[in-house]
Amino acid sequence: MSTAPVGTREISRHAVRAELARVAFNRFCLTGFNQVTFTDLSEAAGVSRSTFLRYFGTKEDVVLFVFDPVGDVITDALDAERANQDDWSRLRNALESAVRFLVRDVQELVTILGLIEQTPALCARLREKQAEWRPEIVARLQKTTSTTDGSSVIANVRVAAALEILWIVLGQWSASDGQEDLGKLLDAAFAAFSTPARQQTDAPL
Amino acid sequence: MSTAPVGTREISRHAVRAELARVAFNRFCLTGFNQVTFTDLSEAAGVSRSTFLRYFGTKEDVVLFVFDPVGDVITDALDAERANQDDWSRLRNALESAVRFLVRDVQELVTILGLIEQTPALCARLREKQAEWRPEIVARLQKTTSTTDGSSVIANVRVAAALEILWIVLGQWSASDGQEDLGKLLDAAFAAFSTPARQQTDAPL
DNA sequence: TTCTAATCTGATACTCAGTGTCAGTCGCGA
DNA sequence: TCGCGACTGACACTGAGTATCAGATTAGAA
Repeated sequence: MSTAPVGTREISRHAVRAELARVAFNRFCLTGFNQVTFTDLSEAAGVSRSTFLRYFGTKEDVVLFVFDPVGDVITDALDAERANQDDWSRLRNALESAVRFLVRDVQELVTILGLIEQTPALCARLREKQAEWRPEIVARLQKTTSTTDGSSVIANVRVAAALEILWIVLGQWSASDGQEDLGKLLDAAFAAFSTPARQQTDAPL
Repeated sequence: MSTAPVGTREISRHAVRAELARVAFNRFCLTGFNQVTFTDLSEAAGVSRSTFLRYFGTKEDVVLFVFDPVGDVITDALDAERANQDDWSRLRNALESAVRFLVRDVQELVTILGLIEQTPALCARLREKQAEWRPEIVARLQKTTSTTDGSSVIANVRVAAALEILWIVLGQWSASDGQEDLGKLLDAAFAAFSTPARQQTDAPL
């Protein structure tokens, strides 16, 4: 799919990256993202500053690289869907794949989301990634109907809305310390588009 | 409302800011955002680098400060709406106020949007601003119903979706060089939530 | 096993964004 | 005219991110 490290070099690189990120993550949680410098990180990890910077282009990526595959996860899931479903259902299920991919260690994800939430720079970078995913997702959503005309406003809006839901739901979920059911949260969020829009009836969960 | 410069000091500051931004904007369009440094800008504007930096905290703000009032414009418009309309209509009309506020000089806005689009750093910062507006907008949207319970997922999703529409529509509009009708574009975009979601029927404009 | 080429590493130097300080200047009201 | 507050430019500093280079390491073929 996305990260298939073939060759010993790739494996090694992958492992080192993970270890560096692990060490760095502790520092970030301890001291705060902005307070920690690359020099701190490299010393803590026992490598030179140059080397650390070679593994992560930016400080934000040290935290956010775990989200990189999400775009592919969503597009793949969208393909796997039975195409005769409506757009919202397909997107909802694709999002469920995404959260399933992300929730491997509940506590870790909750911590990461907390760190992101209280660090504007991380929020910004995450939204950049999200924006990068969008075009491909839009293409897959439209693939069934062969109308690939340039101005697919509707599909773009739906995908953008769905991606917003992803973060809103994850935020809500991490606020509950990972207690709430992500499937139900997704349903509740997507209800924003099916519920009559007069009085917001905020699904009685 | 938001920017009401009272006192000579404020007026002066406001004017200087506008002039510096004007000079800088030309440079950005000419050479590209990332290629221009604060030193370039200050020399072009005939002030010291220190002074330039005092007017704009970051390079992004030199371009994006014009969007600052948009949050207030939207919340105010939301209040002015007849509250017995449904959420989507209120949001659509609030967004129309926002675009009306932004479109003073068509050519200038088109240029600015072009610059933003091809500069990831500007996109990111703009999305940050957008995220800052959201809580207040959600509060205003919910004000009618007194249910201000903490987890207003539905309202959050709707506002987030509406804000996404704002940029999608502006992008579409600037791609047409400001030719297309913004009101119709807004309608077409909001149709994503009312049109049956099976086959995307991308409003035949 | 040995050789070679590609890669990884640490060191160093560099540009630029952004922060902070300080002394001098200017505008404005008393 | 004086004095206060704000504005300015100069300077120094930290930290992110880029680029380069010589030496160590390792994969993989001979």
